[in-house]
Amino acid sequence: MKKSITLKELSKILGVSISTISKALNDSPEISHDTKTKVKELAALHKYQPNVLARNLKSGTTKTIAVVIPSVQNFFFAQVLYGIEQEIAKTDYNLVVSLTNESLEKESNNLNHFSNGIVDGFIVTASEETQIKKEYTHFTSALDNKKAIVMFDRVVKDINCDKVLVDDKEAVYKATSHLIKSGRKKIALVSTISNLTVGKSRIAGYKQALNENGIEFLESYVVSSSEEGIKKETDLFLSNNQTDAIIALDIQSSLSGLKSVKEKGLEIPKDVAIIGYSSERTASHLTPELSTISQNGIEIGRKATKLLIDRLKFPEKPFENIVVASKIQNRQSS
Amino acid sequence: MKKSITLKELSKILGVSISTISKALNDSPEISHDTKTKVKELAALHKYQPNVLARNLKSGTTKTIAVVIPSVQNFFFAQVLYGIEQEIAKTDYNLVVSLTNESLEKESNNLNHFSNGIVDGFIVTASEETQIKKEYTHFTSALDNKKAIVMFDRVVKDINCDKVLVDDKEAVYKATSHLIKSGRKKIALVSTISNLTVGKSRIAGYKQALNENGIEFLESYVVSSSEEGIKKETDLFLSNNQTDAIIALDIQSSLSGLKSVKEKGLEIPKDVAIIGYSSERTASHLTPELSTISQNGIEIGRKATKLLIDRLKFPEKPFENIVVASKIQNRQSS
DNA sequence: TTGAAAGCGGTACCAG
DNA sequence: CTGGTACCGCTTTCAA
Repeated sequence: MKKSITLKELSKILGVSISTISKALNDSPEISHDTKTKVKELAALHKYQPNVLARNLKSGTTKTIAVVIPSVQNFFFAQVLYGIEQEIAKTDYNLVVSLTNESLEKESNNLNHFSNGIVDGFIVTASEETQIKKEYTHFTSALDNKKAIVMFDRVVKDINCDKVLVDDKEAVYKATSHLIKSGRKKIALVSTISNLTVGKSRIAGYKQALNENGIEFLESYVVSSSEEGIKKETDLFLSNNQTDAIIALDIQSSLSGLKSVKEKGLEIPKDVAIIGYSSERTASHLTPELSTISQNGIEIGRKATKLLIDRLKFPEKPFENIVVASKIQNRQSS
Repeated sequence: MKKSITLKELSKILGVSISTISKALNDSPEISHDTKTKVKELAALHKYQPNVLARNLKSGTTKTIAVVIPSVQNFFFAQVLYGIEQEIAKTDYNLVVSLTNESLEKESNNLNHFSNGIVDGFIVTASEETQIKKEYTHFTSALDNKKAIVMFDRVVKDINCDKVLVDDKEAVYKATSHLIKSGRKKIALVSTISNLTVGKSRIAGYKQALNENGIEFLESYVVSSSEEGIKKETDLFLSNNQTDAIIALDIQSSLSGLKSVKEKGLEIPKDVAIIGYSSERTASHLTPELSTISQNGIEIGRKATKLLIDRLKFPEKPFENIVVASKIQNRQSS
């Protein structure tokens, strides 16, 4: 057996024209029942499969959408992806996933490549480098190319497209307020994502909560570092400062924060309470179980997909901004 | 601005033929330096991007490969994917990822869809359902379609293709032997993946180690359940049996095993030692830190990619089976 | 050095 | 009901 059979070859075998074959396979009413069955039988026999490229080239539409995200090691993105799949499964769209590893270049290459015929639209969250360098031309040129884009989480404000946002500021505001209400006064914030807009929003929520409760905001209580450096920084912070609670803005900070506090011989949550970000599974297997700010990744993925499919149907409808609320999941650490 | 400009439109603007434009952009020696620069300038001005579909349709090759895996929530697959990306980045191939959620139907659909023009080859690990139902026609028909396939981890023995395997039996054999050497005698095995070939291989390694050390294999010391049920089963097992060590064959079993033992009031590793499977990061943040059997996912991804790229270059070369060794990572739990 | 034309594998219009 | 033909966008051979 060789490379998948074509209409032309089928037509030669049956001695009818290519168009007849095509129509028969597509159940066109123009074709007699007789030839239809003959054609279909032959096609089945030879396991005919239409060439997707040819069809898409002709139709100008691909019925596939691309998800472009920095990584799947990040449980939040993995969750979102899961939501996207669920929603896509209900449609006749195909899905491809592409990872950027937080690299602007890869993100840009991916969008450009996929824009030129491969997909109809994108679900995207910007890479870290993209946000830092504020380089967004790959987004605009995909848009210029008449591709639909839905951004989620790490969205770019200036880009005109549908967006699904996380209530980052609000969520951390709630978490911080919660800690204050339960009597905590010296609340530290630990983060490896201060570069990202979402990181900044979260810090803003922290500040607002302190502010509204008459607690002074201290720059020194914000511990900010890279994923590699955060453990050391946190250790250092704990050596030099008194603290009775920690808000950790990402999974690395959460894990290393928990560890630092334990190593210091402090009791959680008696001496120090912790609220962080992590997957359900990880959170509930830590000792003590970690209280978390839980973003509804699946819901975000679903909403984003619906938005995109809808946009593809109605290209001219007004852009939407949807905010999906997070919620505080209290476990043992707070 | 509208849909990306085409050669035809450029040719109209410059008043030269389409072929001239095409050749100029591809730096054909047939074209004069003069027109080349003129054409290139115009193309740059209009941000010309060749249509990938048209090009691929014409050339019959797509320079893209698909990774088809059950999930990315599974850290091992995520690792492999990372290795694949690293290796692909060195080439001029594009990558798309597609997830099956352990569903045979999705796996089959993906392979069929991608086979018809979208990609040149696949890197695949079979879904759980595929292994259970032993339904492999989607693999063979992709192969018939002249697509290259490299399988890893959950490979199908009967399919003729390159394979990258994990030394599952060997690894668990080593882990079990290690426990026996350190004085453990009543070693339980916990697993949620007994359905999978890899699960069976791992159990075989466990048996062999017991056997070689004159320890009787007891069916009742194999705790096997679904992801949801495993915690309860383990609790039950611990209530009814004496054990001084646990081998857990997957991350769920590892986490719930650790938890069950702790909840029982037993000390780890004094009373019960545990060796399991988990990501480095999770393992080192658990209390106590989990000793693991560490599969070199990145290496596996890289090897698989090299194999595939090579196969695409030399379609007729003999198939290879590569085995990548795991290693025991001793932490606090053993 | 440039251009016309065929063809990749389909779809769809129009004629018969 | 069936077939011829143009076309989607690009590459490549052959002629000019």
